[in-house]
Amino acid sequence: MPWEKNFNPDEALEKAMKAFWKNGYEPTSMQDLLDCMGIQRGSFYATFENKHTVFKMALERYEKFLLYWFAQTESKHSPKASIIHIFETTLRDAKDNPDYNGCFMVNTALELAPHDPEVGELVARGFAHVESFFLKMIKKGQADGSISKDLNAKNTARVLMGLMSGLRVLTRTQLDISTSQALVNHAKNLLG
Amino acid sequence: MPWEKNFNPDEALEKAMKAFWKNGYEPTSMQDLLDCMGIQRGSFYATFENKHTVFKMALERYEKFLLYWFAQTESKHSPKASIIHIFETTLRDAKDNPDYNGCFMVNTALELAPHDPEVGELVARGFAHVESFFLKMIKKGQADGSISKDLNAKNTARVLMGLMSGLRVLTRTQLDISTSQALVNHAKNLLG
DNA sequence: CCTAGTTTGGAACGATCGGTACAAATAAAC
DNA sequence: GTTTATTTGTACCGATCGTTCCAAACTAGG
Repeated sequence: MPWEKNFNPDEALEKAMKAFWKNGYEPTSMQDLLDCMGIQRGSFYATFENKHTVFKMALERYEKFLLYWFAQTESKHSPKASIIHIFETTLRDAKDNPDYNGCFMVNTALELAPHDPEVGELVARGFAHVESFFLKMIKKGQADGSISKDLNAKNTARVLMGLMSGLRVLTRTQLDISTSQALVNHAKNLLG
Repeated sequence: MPWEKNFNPDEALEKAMKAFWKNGYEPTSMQDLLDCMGIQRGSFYATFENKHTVFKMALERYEKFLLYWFAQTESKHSPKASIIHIFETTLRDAKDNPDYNGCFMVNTALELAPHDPEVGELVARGFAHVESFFLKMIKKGQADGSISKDLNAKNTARVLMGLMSGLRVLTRTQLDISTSQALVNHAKNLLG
């Protein structure tokens, strides 16, 4: 019996994800992908089917990271602090990282989702995860008394989702960071 | 002396803008452009230099429409109502129009601006216009007493900008409209 | 009517696109 | 050491990319 791959498909996918994240689907050519993944065409098509499939895999990988990040945050902070942490970490990443690329999910939502039903479904699922994380945190906070019960939990979660989407737009374009800062402060104040 | 163009460059540019708006820069091929503009290659390059230039022209055209829309709104509504009108009209457009394409400026901010300095500048200018419109409305409202002076005008304008960016993301992806609705309601409540 | 000046419609360009085909290289199984 | 199954590296595919070029079409001025 033969021989195993001498590259790690998971690491290669990680690199593909970063390329798509930075430049988007169309502008990332197969050659760009092969170069950054460090593999050859033959290996690529044997392992990942084609460009479109590897993009979906990259997006699902990103989704998994998001969920993991949420779970980690929830385990380390109070409900209210968890929400604040998500916003502040996003802002800090944008500030510290000179080539910050926003949110892969949001970028894809605008570039590809409107014209690609498969990707559109993945993006919708991703957004739903974010909203339901916020909702879960708010409800938990209202249950333990750290968040006011006067807040409409569902609406507030939706507003937070919108604020986060806006934040990702503003941070990706690297405009005046103080606008992003104002948005994060606002999100914090929302929770009382 | 010769002959004049037998197509209207302005109308052609309008059609190019719609194509770029809907599909973005890269996915819109020269052939797509020529087809939708209804002109031939020769005429295109004689009139618009090249694809990149016509994109910038389209973006500037969009910017002009935005400013015109703001000016019209301001002339017809009170300061506070003007802000609300901008948000509500955006939401209604998204609801009514089955192939709503979000905001050309926001789409471009994510797709092209990070890797294209010229476009990046146009986008930054566009965003600045939006923010300063909100700021102007808030200050006007505070001057005539219709908006509370307790609000920090600059921060509120920034938050509105972020909310509008988020709204454009959510509406373009055509997710659950109620999330967008919650965002618009929130913007309205912001103004007291 | 003729000429000058401009636009128009396409042919054609080299480069690059995503994807396929296939022989050479490789390593485990016998 | 031979066989066998799989991967790997490249050559190559037709299609399409954005752009250039140029002759034919055409209108206005002389």
